[in-house]
Formats: sequence, structure tokens, C-alpha cells
Amino acid sequence: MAMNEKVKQKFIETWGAMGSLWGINTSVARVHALLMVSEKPLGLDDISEELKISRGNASMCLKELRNWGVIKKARETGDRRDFYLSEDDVWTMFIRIVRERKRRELDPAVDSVRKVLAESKDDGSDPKVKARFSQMNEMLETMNSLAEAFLKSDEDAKAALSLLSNMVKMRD
Amino acid sequence: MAMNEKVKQKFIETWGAMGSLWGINTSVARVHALLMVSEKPLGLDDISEELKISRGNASMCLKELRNWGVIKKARETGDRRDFYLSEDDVWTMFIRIVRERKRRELDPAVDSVRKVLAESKDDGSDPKVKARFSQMNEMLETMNSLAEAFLKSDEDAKAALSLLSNMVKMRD
DNA sequence: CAATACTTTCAGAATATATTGAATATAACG
DNA sequence: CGTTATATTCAATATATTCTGAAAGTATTG
Repeated sequence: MAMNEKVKQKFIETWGAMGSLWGINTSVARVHALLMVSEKPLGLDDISEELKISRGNASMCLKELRNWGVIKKARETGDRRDFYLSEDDVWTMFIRIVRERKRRELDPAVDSVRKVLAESKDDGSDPKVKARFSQMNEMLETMNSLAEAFLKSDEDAKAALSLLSNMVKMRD
Repeated sequence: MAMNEKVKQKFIETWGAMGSLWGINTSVARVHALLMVSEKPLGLDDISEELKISRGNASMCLKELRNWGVIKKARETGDRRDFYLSEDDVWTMFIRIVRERKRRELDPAVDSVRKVLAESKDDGSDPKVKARFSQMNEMLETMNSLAEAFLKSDEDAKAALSLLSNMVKMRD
């Protein structure tokens, strides 16, 4: 019991710290971790109590996790409360997180550089600056195509990852 | 002239915003952008003036960029000041940024999960929690191997990226 | 459709991160 | 080796992010 709690706690804090390194709010990551190791679906109060965060904060974290697509709502008959479950497959989870990060981090950058490049096309501005923009654009477009191909579906992504992983293992 | 300045400014602010999305300090990214489009090496004062940031801050930003390995120091004879130049190849730059992010974001996570997993090996704690830890560990180790294989050298990484990129282009 | 049981929102407070600039360190020069 | 020119550090301050909790919103029940 005590041991269970200790390792569970460690899992939650480890995942929280990882989230923080990855630009994900620590509370969001802790809520996610709690749901990942929970035997049964948890409600807002369970989460708020267990992690010692306000109900308001817990609600925001759940909203965020729903946006990431890594948790599921599960209502029980005769109960008005919402309960939440974590997506079960770690790889699916990983891919969804990468997909959401692409949407937040790469897409706006691609858009922004595309736009400035188009605007400055024939305006006689410094060739070095234009060349830089053009290189940036090419790089971002390449990364974008790669990411889109890889992330097309959860299944494709899992297959690609497994293939790459085996290629790497093989070489050793 | 005015046009040059405008597009240059836009490049700097675009790169700054991208950096911010990617968890890189905005000032660091702006200094990097300025060096990328500069015709000649720039000193601390040039940077501080042009970007309207303090000399102290500029110094910290340059230190950070040196850590990322994306700028070079270039001293001129008869001048005590340090001047800086940006790495010229966008792909090399990209790969170095990814390498540094791996070091900061993935490596500590891998370490941390490895450690807790080893500690809880035979302690009779909740199997579901242990299973989660084990899955996390497997995923992180896989990503780590992939990243290490990919990032081994700038050249290998560029080759792999080019290969992948062509594979994706081919399919369309 | 009013009462109830919950969830969400959001202004203000708490916390964390980034920036400044004066003090300190370092290195080149004569 | 002292002087000078420059770079770096870091305590104080400014800014941005996260969290709280009470108020507003939404669904379900009888």
C-alpha cells in the first residue's frame, strides 16, 4: 500500500517534470499521469484531491488533455459527474502529442514564413535576407511534409516508427 | 534601404516568435536571426543597439547560442572586441538545435524513468503502475536510440533527412 | 420548470521566467 | 604589472505564466 503510493507518486512527478521539459504545463502532465496509472475512471474531485490542485485548475487541465486527444470521457449511469480515462496505448498517445505539437509549433511558423516570403518576392530588398527567408521556408516546408506523411494516421505513424526502430536495432 | 530594414525586421521577429513557440527564449532567437541576416560579424554593442536589449542580456543570449553551437566567434586583429557570425547552413543549424533539444528534453526523461524503474523492480508495487513505467521506458528508449542514430554526425543526419524527404516527395 | 449537481470560466493572487544595469571578472596593451 | 577596453555575472526588477476560488454556466432530475 505505502509502496504502491510511493511509486505511483513518483510516476506522477516524473511525468510532470517531463511535461515541463517539453513545454507542457506541469499540472496538465500530472493529471495525465494520474489517469494513466488509475485502475478506474476518475472524476474532477478525485483529481483535485489527489493532486492537491484547485477544482478550477483540474477542469482546465482536463480540457487541455481533451484537446490533445489523450483522454476519454466516461459517464456512469445514475451519476451526473464526468469521469475520465487515459488512452491506453503509449504509442498512440505519443503520436497524438506529436501531432498536437506540430499543430501548435510548426504550422504557425510555416504560415508566417510563407507569408513574408510571398510579400517580399519582388520588392528589391537585401538578397542575403531574402536568401535566408527562402532557406528557412524550404526547411520548414520539408519538415512539414515529413511530419504530415508520418502523422497521417495513428496506424501509419505506428508502422513507420516500428520500422525505423527495427532498422536502428538491426545495425547494432 | 527602408525596404531592406522592413524585411530584415520581419525576419527577426518571425524567427523570434518561432523560437518562442519552440521553447527557446525570444531574445535568444532574435539575436540568432540578426546574426543570420547580417552581412558582417557583429559585436555585443551592435546587437544590443539593434535589438534594443541590454548588453547584459545580449551577452547571455550569445552564451546560449554558443551552447547550441549555431554561432561562431570571429576576432579581428587590432580589435579587442568579440564578433559573432551565424552558422551558414540551415540544415546543420537545424540538426544542432535538435541535438541540443534532445540533450535537454529527452535525456533527463530517459534517465529519470530508467532509475525509478530499476528501483521499483522487485518491490511488489501496483502492477498497473509498474506496467506504465515499463511502457514509458520502452518508448523513451526507442526514441532515444532513434535520435542517437539520426544525430550521430551532422553529415549522417543531413543524409537521412534528405533521404526521408525524397521518399515523401516521391510518393506524391 | 425550479431545484440540484455538477462543470467551466475568469479576475486577481501567487509563482516562475526574462531583463536590466551596476559590480566584477577577464584579457589585451604598452 | 598597471591601465584600459571589453565581457560576464547576478541581485533587483519587470514581465509572463499558472493557479485559485468564487461566480456564472449547463445539464439532469423529480
